[in-house]
Amino acid sequence: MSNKTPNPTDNEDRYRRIWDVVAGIPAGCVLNYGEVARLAGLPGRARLVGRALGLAPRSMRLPWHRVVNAQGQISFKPGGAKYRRQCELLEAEGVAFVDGAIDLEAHAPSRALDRMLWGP
DNA sequence: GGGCTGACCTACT
DNA sequence: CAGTAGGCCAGCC
Repeated sequence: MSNKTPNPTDNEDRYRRIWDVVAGIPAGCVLNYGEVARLAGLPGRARLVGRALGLAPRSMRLPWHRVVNAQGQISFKPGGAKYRRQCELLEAEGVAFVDGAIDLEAHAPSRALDRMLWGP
């Protein structure tokens, strides 16, 4: 039997995985949407990550600001309230913006240990 | 029912 | 280096 219409429960399960991955991003680290999707077991569904973050309730306190696009830039409209919000939160965690973009490699979670031992 | 939009990505030209 | 094309999928009109 082929379910053409996925049950809401399945969608919620996918969202839950995405939220879990995002919640697991350490402070001061940054991931892009595609990477989050891949870690959540949903390769090729970066857009779903964006929607999941948008639907995430505030009570969850997800570090949504640690998720940016593949170019290391904030995917919100430049100058917008949310844009500045995310920028503020990231800078508060020690994430540096270079020419309006973040060095994803430098702020990758895998390098968190390196930064902790050797510094930035 | 169909079509457009969107907190996207990769690859190619 | 910038622009285009194809892929992906859920919500909303």
